[in-house]
Amino acid sequence: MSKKPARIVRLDPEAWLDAGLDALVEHGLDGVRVEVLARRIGVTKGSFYHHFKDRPEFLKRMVERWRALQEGYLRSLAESPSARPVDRLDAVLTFIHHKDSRHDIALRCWARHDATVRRTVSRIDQARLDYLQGLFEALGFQGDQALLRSRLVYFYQVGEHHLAVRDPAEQRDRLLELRRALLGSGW
Amino acid sequence: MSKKPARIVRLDPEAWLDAGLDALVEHGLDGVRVEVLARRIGVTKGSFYHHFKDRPEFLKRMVERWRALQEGYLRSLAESPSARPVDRLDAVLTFIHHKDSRHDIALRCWARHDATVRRTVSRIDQARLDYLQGLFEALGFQGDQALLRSRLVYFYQVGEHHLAVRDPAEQRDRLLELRRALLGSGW
DNA sequence: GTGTTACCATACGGACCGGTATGTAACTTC
DNA sequence: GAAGTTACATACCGGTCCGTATGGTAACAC
Repeated sequence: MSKKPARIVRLDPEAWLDAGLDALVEHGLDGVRVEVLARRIGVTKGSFYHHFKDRPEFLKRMVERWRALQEGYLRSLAESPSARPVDRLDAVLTFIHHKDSRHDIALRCWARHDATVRRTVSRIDQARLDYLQGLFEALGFQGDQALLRSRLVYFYQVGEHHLAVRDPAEQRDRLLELRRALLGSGW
Repeated sequence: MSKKPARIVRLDPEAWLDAGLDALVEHGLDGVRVEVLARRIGVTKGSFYHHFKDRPEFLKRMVERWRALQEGYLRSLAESPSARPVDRLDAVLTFIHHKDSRHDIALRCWARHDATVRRTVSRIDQARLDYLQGLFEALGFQGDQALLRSRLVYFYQVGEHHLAVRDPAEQRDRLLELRRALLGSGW
């Protein structure tokens, strides 16, 4: 009698963090609740409080996990072998064109009401913008011209995702080409 | 004894709705709680449930209030007396350059987790984009060219606010001029 | 097999919140 | 000035959630 379920899977903290990030994407910070996540994973709170001190620490580590991922992406782009600036810009455009930004958006919305999250997201945003601006400067644009173009590229992507634009694939590719032509040309 | 506070102000539903929108901006949907708003205003829940059926109805009316405001802005722009397309575009750029977008952003984040809010925000976004695209078409740009330029204008504004960009005033004005030149010119 | 550790379940207290029921003060209307 | 209405207060219930305390079990060490 009294059959204990005899847990099969043993969780590590990363499983909790990933579940937390997914819940953040789907339901916002309001969905990142200890007991809710536990039900979602199929365990109880006991597991959570074994792996984490409390909810604030868990949230901190969620942000940290996202930050580490994004810095990795950026590094891998910066270390891309192509030397010609025009090819590097092309690689960036293609990358962010296909990047999964669900976490970015969720974090940005969260950042609006949490100062530490805001600092982290701002640093990532700034790093991306700086990299883009550097590319445009390498292409010959100076000062405000490079700054403006980097923002037009980045903000277009941000807007596309925040507004959940759903273009047909061909149109999306066409618009990317037009952007490339408009922003890459002198005038 | 037993001095009742003798309420001085009598509230109307709009006072509640405005408090709700402010709380939404400051703390997100999580801050739009009946008892929290009541404390904020200085009354109790009794007042809330006198003016509104329940929380869902209140949230609906918040969205409706925002939508009515935005449609009003858009109409007043569309009815602007200036006939020359270039002046109309100029008026739009100046308007959104100075527009207070705190509610826009808060609604857009909320929309990510609520289908009806999402529909409303999408309709407003689309109406604005359509208007911008019409202006660029009146300036001579056709099809994708007009579409792209309308998005570059709108998404720049969206990005600027979602990323909480804080440029010095002169730089912000310079960048606006550069955008005008880049997007308004043929190429 | 006995001790140890890692992982999780269960039970409980306290807090907060949505919604309802009911009371009450102030103002209108006649 | 009595009756009705408007606007809000108060008290309470049920539910959810965080955090803690404690106990249980499987896996590995030795």
